[in-house]
Amino acid sequence: MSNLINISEAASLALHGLVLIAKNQPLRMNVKVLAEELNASQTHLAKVFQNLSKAGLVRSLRGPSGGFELNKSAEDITFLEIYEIIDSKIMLGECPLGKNHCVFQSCIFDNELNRISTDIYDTFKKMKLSDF
Amino acid sequence: MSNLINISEAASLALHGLVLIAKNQPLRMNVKVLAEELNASQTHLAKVFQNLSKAGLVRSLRGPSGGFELNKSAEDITFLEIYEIIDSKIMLGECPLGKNHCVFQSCIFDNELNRISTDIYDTFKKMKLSDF
DNA sequence: TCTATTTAGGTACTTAAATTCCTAAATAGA
DNA sequence: TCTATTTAGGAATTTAAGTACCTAAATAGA
Repeated sequence: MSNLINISEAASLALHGLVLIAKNQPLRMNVKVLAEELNASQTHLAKVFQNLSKAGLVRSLRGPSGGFELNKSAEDITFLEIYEIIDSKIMLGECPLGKNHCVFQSCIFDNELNRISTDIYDTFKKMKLSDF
Repeated sequence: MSNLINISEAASLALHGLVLIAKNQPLRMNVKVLAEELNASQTHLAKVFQNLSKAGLVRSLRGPSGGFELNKSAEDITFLEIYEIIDSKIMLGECPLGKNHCVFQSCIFDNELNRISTDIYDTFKKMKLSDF
């Protein structure tokens, strides 16, 4: 793997799927169609959207002609929000390696990792569904 | 997990261990002592240093009073080199999610991820063992 | 009302990466 | 030469993510 930035397949699916849904508004889209368009695993995508739905980002409707639609305006959905729902909440300012105790008094990374983490956070926050 | 930047425990152990060794020059240090000072898993650290040794970054000596020592000057060892030995070679310019094909013509991340990846790469490259 | 469709949710399986375990090989020192 | 120490290397285990499977619940449309 050569991913310097930690974004799971699931979070990527969420973003890409939501972009399609945003573009397709005001019509709903179901998992089958989304998976086909994204050339992705249908079951995985279904699980991801189940979580987005539980978190209130999308509304779901079952049955024929059912599917998912945005539950808020595309301008109000940032990738940060998506990321935190699917992957995990971002904690800035802590050790970027997740260590509580460190043998070195001053971080040997000299806050460079925190600088970059903040950059990533800000970038994720700026990325809105409506930009795509 | 809340690590935005993908640095494995192994790569972190490698960096922290090498810093200790650099500071302790010209004396060797063995895995047992290193693990104690870093408060880390001895077996894992051993495996990591086995790989650093195979890659030529450190020299090893077995037996009593054995251990590891740097195989090149601390100024010439960057965290980038350590990272690429332990985690993986960094490929810039490719899809930061590792996708070969994308349904969107232009990356929906609008090269922001590539910008950050390049920043990380440059930062890793600037970090030398002698800085610590 | 019945049926086909679609999401919900729990469980199980698969895979790759990370980590640990175990035995062999080397070597310093007694 | 013998023993204790230390790294080497392969195998095994653990863990987490991704994926699949199955049944239930909802609902639109016939």
